[in-house]
Amino acid sequence: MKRRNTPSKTAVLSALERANTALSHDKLLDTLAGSVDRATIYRILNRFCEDGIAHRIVADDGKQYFALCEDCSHQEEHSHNHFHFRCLQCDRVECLTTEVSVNLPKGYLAENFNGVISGKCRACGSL
Amino acid sequence: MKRRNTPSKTAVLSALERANTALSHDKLLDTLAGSVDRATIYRILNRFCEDGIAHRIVADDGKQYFALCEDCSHQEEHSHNHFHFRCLQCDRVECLTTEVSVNLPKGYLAENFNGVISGKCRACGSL
DNA sequence: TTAATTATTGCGACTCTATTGCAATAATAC
DNA sequence: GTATTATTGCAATAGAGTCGCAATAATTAA
Repeated sequence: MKRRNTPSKTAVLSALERANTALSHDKLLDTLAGSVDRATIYRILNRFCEDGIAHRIVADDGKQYFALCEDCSHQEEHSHNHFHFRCLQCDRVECLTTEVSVNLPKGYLAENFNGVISGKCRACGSL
Repeated sequence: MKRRNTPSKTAVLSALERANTALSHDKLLDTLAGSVDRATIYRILNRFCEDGIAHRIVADDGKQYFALCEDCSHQEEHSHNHFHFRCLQCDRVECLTTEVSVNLPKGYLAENFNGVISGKCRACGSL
C-alpha cells in the first residue's frame, strides 16, 4: 500500500507544522475551513500515525489529539514516553519534554504510553 | 445537595468493591444486569467522583473507567498521580502503585493527572 | 503523452460513549 | 404520616470516530 501525495495530505501536514502543538480533529477541520472532508482528516491522521509521522494523544476529555514530534524522526525505538499538557481553559494540548518511565509489574508488556496532565497553562493562568 | 442512599448507589458501589479493578460503564451495566438504568449509572459514577469516593480514568481507548481507591480515603491532598494499565486483550484496567511526578513548565498549574499504559497484562501474556 | 492501476476522497449512514430534560419515584427530615 | 427534594427511568440528543461505496486523481508503465 504505497502512499500518495495529495493536496489534503499536504494541507493537514502543514496545518500541524504551523500549529506547533497537538491538534484535535475539529481544530483541524476549522483550520482547513471545509477544504477537506471530515472523514478524510480522520483517515489522513490515522495514516500519519501508522507511518510514524505523527503521534496520537488521547486526552482526559476523551478526544484524540495529534502532534508532529521531532522525536518521531528517529525511527528506532519509536516511543513517546512523554507527557502532554491540556489547558482546561484554552483547550490547547502540548507536548512536555520530560521523559517518564514507569515500572510495570512482572509479566506486563507495555505497548503504548499515554500521559496527560490537565490544568491551566501559563497564558491562561496569568489572566 | 445532600446525598441519599439508594439501592442503585449501593449496587454500583459494591460492584466496584468486588471488581477490585477499574470498571467501565458498560462493564458495570453488564454486572448489574439491567437492574440499574444506563443513565443512572453514569450519574452515580459522576457523583462518586465529585465526592471523592472513586476516581475516573480516561483510557487510551477514549473510554472512562472508574475505580475505588484506598488512597482516596485521605481527603487532604487528594491526587491520583499513579498510572493505570489497560490490557489490550482482556481490556481490564487496573491501578499501578507507583506514584509519578512530572515537572511542569513555569506558570503551569496541574489539576488532573491521567496516565495510562496499555499493552499485555500478565495473564494474557502467558497464554 | 496516454492509458491502466489503485490509493485516496467525499458523502452518507452508522456505532458508540456520554449527557440531559422531564415527569415519576422514593429517601430523608420534620 | 407528610413535605421536601434528591434520585431514577426513559427517551431524546450531542459528539467523536468509523465504514462502505462510488467517484476522483496520483502514480506507474507503455
